[in-house]
Amino acid sequence: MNLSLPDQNMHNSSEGCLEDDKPDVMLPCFRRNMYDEPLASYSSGSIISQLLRKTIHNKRALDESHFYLCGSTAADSGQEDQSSVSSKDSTVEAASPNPHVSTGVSSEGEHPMTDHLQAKRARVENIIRVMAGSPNSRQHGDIEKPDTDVRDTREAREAYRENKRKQRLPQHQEHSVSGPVNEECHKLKEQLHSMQRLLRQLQEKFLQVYNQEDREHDDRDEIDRMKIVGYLVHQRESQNLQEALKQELSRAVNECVDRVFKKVSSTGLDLSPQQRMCSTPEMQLNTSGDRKSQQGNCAQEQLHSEESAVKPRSLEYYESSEAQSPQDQTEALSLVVRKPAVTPLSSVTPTVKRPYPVHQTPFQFNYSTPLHDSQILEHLLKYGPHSNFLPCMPPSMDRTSPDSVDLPWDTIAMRSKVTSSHLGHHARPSTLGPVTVDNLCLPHVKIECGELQSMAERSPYMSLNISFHLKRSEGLTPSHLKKAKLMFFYTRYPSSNVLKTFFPDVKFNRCITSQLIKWFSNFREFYYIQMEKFARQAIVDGISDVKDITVSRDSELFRALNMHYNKANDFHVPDRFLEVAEITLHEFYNAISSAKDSDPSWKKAIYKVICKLDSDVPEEFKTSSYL
DNA sequence: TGACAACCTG
DNA sequence: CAGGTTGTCA
Repeated sequence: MNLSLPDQNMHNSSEGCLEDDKPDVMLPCFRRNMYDEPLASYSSGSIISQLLRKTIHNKRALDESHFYLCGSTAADSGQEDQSSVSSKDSTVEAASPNPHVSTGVSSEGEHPMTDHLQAKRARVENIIRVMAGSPNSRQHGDIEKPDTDVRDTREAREAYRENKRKQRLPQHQEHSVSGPVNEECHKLKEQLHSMQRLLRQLQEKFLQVYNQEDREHDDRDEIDRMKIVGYLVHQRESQNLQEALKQELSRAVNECVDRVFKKVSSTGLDLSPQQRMCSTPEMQLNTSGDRKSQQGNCAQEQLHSEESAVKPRSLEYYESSEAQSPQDQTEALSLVVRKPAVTPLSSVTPTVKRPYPVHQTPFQFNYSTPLHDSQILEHLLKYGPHSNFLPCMPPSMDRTSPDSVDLPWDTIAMRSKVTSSHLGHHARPSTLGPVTVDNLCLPHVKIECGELQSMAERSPYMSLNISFHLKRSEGLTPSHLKKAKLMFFYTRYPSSNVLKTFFPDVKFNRCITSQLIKWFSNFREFYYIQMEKFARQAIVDGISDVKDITVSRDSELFRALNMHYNKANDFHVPDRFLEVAEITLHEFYNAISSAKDSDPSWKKAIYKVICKLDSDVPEEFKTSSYL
């Protein structure tokens, strides 16, 4: 037996070997030989044989790595990787264990192993030929020819032999049938199972071997380290094998599925890809939402109305949770979703040009259908729980009637009289992006609900940048901003107490409070700027009587305000706001008409009037799930 | 002097 | 919309 390795990387010192405890250095065979090379590189016909070969090879390498860890190093396996038969043979035969390490093992097994290996090799070659049934099989057999891992223990060898027996039997049977893809898929599955069994048994055997050696050898420290290294090797190898098998199985299954679908498609069930993906009820629900979203702002306006139909259960759920555990679940679902801007600009542009659509596309929802949790979840994921807008809708709304959803928008009755320069910029396609995103309203918030996240991950249609935060918000989100804007329709000067009351899901601190106050300050700023602008415009237009100035939902002033505070146009602005706006406009008109605007602080008197016109914010705004 | 609101700016 | 500044007021 040639104790010299072809490669000179062999460590003569076991200590030196063990210092090379980095896997990449120590076990290049696993890195290069086993499964690191892509399976796709194999021809489909030889995949199974390749897998098997590698499994066998792997096993042998494991044995070698166990016993030759110090002596048979990178070069050894590296040469094997070159599929050089001669060098392989010489390598394996030359690869002698470091006597220090393999004491009592190699000497015991050398001669008996010869016969055993002959038999085993014959069996393996036979397996491969039969399984692969390809011209490559002989080559594979040649590659495996130097199967000379004779340094195994008896136990390991027996285990290996038995495992191969178990593995072989069904394979012969399987390959006697050359069936269609599903059969091949089935075979692959069985092979996978058998290989996994083999792996488990190997693992057990190795542990037994290591334990046995642990008792036999005096150099306890050395052996312990060997055991650890070997175990790590085995772990890595197992993972590689598992990954390879999973990949292969997955690929085979995918092929089967593809073929089945092709057949299905060819037989008349010609589903579009999206339909295939959305074949479940909740997915259909989602699809309708997607379709609406593709219709642009128009559809966006419906979404919130839709939500109200779904909301009752989800809202109730979250509210009850909050009541039961106010500390842990104040959290009551401040949920926001940002949908990717998948809609082509061209498909949305028409609706952008008409920011206040009169007619809405009927809902696709069937409101009377009981919703499963997954549906609710999906709905929440998709649209967010904005359905508290429902209380703001006219009470006559019949949510079960698809047509009735038009009602709130008809009440707004904002015909598109886009002639004003004030609205002109909204009609520009360039504003589409922000408008669309803002309608979606939705921030990225870290997912903090693992279960929901995992659910979302399982559904490709739910993994659209889904964001949750079910805990009390540490900061203000765009949803909070939207809510604040809607609150502005009721209160222009909210007190901090009001803010705290109506933002229960916000963890208030000085910063948060200031930010909220700042928001309303900004709202007021815009509000008063608009008032002054329209008041001056009225004067320029020659309006002499303040009574001729009114603010209705058709007014351009209202449109401008609505676009600012209710951009999605999904909220029914209370009539009181129109009254307040009209009063404010009158104040400005009167002040400007009487030249009070020459006074630097002429607006203060107006502010003093307007601040008294606040009305109560509806109770519905209090719930944190309003967002 | 701190709080608040308006104002200015980017 | 946010940051900074200014003015007012208790």
